[in-house]
Amino acid sequence: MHARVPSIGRAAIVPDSAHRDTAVPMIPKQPAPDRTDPLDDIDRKILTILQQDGRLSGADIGRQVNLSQPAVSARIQRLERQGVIKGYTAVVDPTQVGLTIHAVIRLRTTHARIPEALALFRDLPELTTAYRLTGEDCFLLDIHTPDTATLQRVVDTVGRLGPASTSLVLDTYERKPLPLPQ
Amino acid sequence: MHARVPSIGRAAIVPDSAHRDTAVPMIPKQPAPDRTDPLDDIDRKILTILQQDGRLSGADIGRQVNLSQPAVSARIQRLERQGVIKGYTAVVDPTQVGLTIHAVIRLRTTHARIPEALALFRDLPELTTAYRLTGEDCFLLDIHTPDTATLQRVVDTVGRLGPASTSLVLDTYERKPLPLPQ
DNA sequence: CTTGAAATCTCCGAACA
DNA sequence: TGTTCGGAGATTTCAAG
Repeated sequence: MHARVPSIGRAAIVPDSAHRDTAVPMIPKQPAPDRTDPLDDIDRKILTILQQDGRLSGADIGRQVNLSQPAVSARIQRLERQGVIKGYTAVVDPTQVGLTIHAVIRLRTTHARIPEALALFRDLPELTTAYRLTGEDCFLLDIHTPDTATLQRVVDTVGRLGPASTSLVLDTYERKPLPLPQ
Repeated sequence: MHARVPSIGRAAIVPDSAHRDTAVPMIPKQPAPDRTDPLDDIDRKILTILQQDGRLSGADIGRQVNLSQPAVSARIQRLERQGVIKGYTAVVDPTQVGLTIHAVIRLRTTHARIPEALALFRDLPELTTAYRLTGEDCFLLDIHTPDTATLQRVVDTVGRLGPASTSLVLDTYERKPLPLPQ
């Protein structure tokens, strides 16, 4: 009936800041109330393994971390509940689905136009990731299009927000697992 | 014994160009031998669904695309075999694992030092993605560190390759599924 | 956390439209 | 290509220890 593992949905185009509380007390809280338990070595191993293959079973992971399957499953559920694992995704090769053009756009806009920019991003399917950066009110946009004509349309659209400079991505080098500290 | 779904491994820090043939005939091939069958609407739906939840079962997906489980499984296997689906991964929240600093570095180096740069990238765990860009021999680097001290070390290391400018990522807006064309 | 059993769930293959 | 129907196997869940 339902998936083997409960889905962890994530809305598209939602700023991380929306997940944080807006009202913050001015008095410092002494022990810094980390709302998530600290991860131990086994948690980090599990996360590394799941980043490399998001469909491994608890038993398979258990063999790699010397833990029983129920123990692993319990940890994974806890990591999902805490939001450490935000979800699972299939990694699709853009070039294989007709998205031959990969580009990044650096956008320089004013503070006042940021809400307008976010609204515009929402209606740009070709935009897969937008970074809000320090320095000169800048956005960095990740764009995938099937052809240069579509890219041109995107560039023109984004350019209305301010000065934008576009670069094509010639090659991509990726490292799967994050460098989990401690 | 083994995973329900065969893992599709992907080595860390491997350029996409390494997957392409190096020897290319100079004579044009007339029909443009796309080595992968064109995707139909159902394939695209399946890919979109699997990008949103990489652990859904064939039966679950079948309900969404009005197809039987064996038909869906066969399509997914074909997509994996063709390399359209490169793998599956758990999405981990960097801030939740102690990676509080997210930065991008624009690196300007010379053509001759590109191999050196790639070798250096290989030994930088904090570097999760490197884009080779058009214009001024540029790389765009995605960096995650637990603190500013580590970021400084990364910036200094990368800076040896050429002029580098670093920006902090203040917020991230992401759209999960790629905009599959056609 | 571990073990062990039960209950699902998942994929696979055969027969067929 | 597709569907339906079983069966074999794997996975999670839940019980105790």
